[in-house]
Amino acid sequence: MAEKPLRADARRNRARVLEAAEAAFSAEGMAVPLDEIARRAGVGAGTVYRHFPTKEALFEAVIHDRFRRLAEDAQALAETRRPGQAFHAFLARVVEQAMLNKALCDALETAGSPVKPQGVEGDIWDAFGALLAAAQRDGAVRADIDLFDLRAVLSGALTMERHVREGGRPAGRMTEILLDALRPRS
Amino acid sequence: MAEKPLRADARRNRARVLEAAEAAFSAEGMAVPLDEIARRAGVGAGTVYRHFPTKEALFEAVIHDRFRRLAEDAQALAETRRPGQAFHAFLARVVEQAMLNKALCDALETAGSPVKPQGVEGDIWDAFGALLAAAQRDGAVRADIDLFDLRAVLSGALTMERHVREGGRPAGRMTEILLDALRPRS
DNA sequence: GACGATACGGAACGCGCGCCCCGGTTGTCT
DNA sequence: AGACAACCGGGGCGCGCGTTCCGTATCGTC
Repeated sequence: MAEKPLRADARRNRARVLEAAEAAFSAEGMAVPLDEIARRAGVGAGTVYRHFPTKEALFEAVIHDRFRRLAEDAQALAETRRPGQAFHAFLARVVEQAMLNKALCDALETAGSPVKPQGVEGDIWDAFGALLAAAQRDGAVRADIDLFDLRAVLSGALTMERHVREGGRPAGRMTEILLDALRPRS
Repeated sequence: MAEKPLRADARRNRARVLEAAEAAFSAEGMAVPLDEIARRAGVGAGTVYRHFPTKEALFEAVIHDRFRRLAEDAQALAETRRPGQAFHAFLARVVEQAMLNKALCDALETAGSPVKPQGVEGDIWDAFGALLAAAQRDGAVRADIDLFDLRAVLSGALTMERHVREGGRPAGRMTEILLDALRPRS
């Protein structure tokens, strides 16, 4: 359990790898070759694998932070806005962030097929679920959807926004339309 | 321009390849290896390439038919139902078909990034566009979306349905929700 | 039946990528 | 400074897949 102290160069390289990985994953998502990350970090591929057992592990290490920050955002919104607005704003924010960060996009879309509800991966969904429940209790969101549906909706929103942006259309419209759809039917 | 008549075995093999490709693409989409198609057709990989210059060309040959049939369906719906219903039914039908056919799914989702508006690929979108325009004229669909948006919406619907079905949820709910969102705002 | 054209099959190639290995280097501790 | 462990780099392996090549089999024709 005790973290053995790393040698100075090892610690420096680890940081460089994380930094390069963040930039690379952010720009190209999981699709970026690991060698490319190593190159950008000024490091050999072997070095990357000494610090992270797998490409996926590196990816998770990078995404961990984003997820945590998003969960904090959700918390903040829940405390400062009315339930419907908080839910609305958070979904829009997640989509917006994902458009700027392919890593986030990939992480959100593959999230939870084989459900891994632990750690930060779980936190963001817990937070999102809390916002959803509150909005539903407030009558701002239709009652017949649950967190599972919400994941599908989020993936759908990402898909739609991606398509729309490739055509140079104004951003956020599709997300607004989808959010419209989540209101209780009149 | 004149089609040179194929040898008998060549014609037979071509048919077998198309048949196997239809089954394989339908089940696994573009992800199926070409060798697998050749194997299922009882044919060597070289034979496939003699009839189709590229895996993608084979894929298009297979999808051609589905697209044509869907375009016909659109036409039929346009003639037998009121505009709003026709539009609604067609979108639902396309999603439903795509859930049964990964090839259709792949074809619809990659459709039109580098727009290739010719042939059957174009026909289906023309037909869909006509349904959309009619529904909008009738006040059944909000006026501020166009064919380009519609493609995004369709991709989104496919994404959502896929997610939802992986969780064993009832089919079509997400599509209904999305269609709800396309109604004129009250 | 024989012969040229045509088509066949599947081994082989090129490529990209995740991951591992090992000879050399660098940091740390005495 | 010397010695030992820790760490580094990048070449190489294995794999999957799209595509090509060529020796061989089959078809159509006279």
